Amino acid sequence: MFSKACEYGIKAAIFIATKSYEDKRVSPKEIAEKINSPQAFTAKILQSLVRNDIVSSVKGAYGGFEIQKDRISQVKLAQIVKAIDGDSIYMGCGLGLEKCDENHPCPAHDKFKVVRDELQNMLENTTLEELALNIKSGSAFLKA
Amino acid sequence: MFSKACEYGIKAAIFIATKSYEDKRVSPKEIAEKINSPQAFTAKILQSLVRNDIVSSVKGAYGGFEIQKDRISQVKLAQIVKAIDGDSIYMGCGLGLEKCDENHPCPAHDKFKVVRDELQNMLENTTLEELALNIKSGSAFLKA
DNA sequence: TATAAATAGGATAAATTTATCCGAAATAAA
DNA sequence: TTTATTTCGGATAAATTTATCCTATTTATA
Repeated sequence: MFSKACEYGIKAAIFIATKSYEDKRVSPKEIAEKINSPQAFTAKILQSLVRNDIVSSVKGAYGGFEIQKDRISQVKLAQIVKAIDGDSIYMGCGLGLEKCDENHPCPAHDKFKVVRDELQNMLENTTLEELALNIKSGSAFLKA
Repeated sequence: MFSKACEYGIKAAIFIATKSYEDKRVSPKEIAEKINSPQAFTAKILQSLVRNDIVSSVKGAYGGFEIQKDRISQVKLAQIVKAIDGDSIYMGCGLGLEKCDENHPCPAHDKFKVVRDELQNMLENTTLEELALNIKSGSAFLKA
């Protein structure tokens, strides 16, 4: 569904959010441990989350990654996915046609449309807050 | 969503079906032209469609790829996707957790479940016949 | 100001996916 | 039985994604 990079990015953002509720910054090292991802690769993905204003970073001693508390409920899953994988997963054609719309549909256009719309709707209406609270409450997990 | 290989595989199967209605076999060359895909790569994918009993092939002169007419309405999109990409797209965890179920969910489990179920349902209930008829009728296209 | 602790970012490598090429095997027809 | 045609399948290459490593830069504190 999503690339590995995107999966890591989503999980990292969720973990950073949980820590930000406690006013704690986190390092790529801690993030990678908690979400079970390769550290250096995760650090790269964090950079793109920063560039896309999804999380913020503080350099130097006592620095790390954080999210402003009041932003956690504003960030949508769709923003993270779009920042890393782009929006073709819910905007593009399911069969890869460059041009695929009502006037020139692929043979599965209507079939895919239902699924894509459901996916887009889900991504645009799911906040980082909801996901982070599932972790904080202990009812969900970031790794096996 | 799907790999390139899977997109090519689906489009190839649809094209083969449309020709099979006219009792015509088709070559990888013709298929690749009609679905706008690299020929040799498409040939490889056709082999796996054959191994998975989705289409059949006839070697030698006057050979080619075909689908028995009465099978066209039996083949589900899910079979093609599963043969090429596996079923992790609608069976696996959206965040890539190896273990993710009701008892040990990822933080987006319920959110993804709706989408995945919709996708699985669509794939399992869409037949090659429906898709091929969209091409035959001229109301849909296999390339831009 | 020096030092230690962090993120940023470039270079590179490994793994996977996508794509190409070519010879072997099969088969219909001459 | 020979020939032309066609799929099969292995080897290889190119492109992309995933992953690692190392240095530069930034910053709080001693």
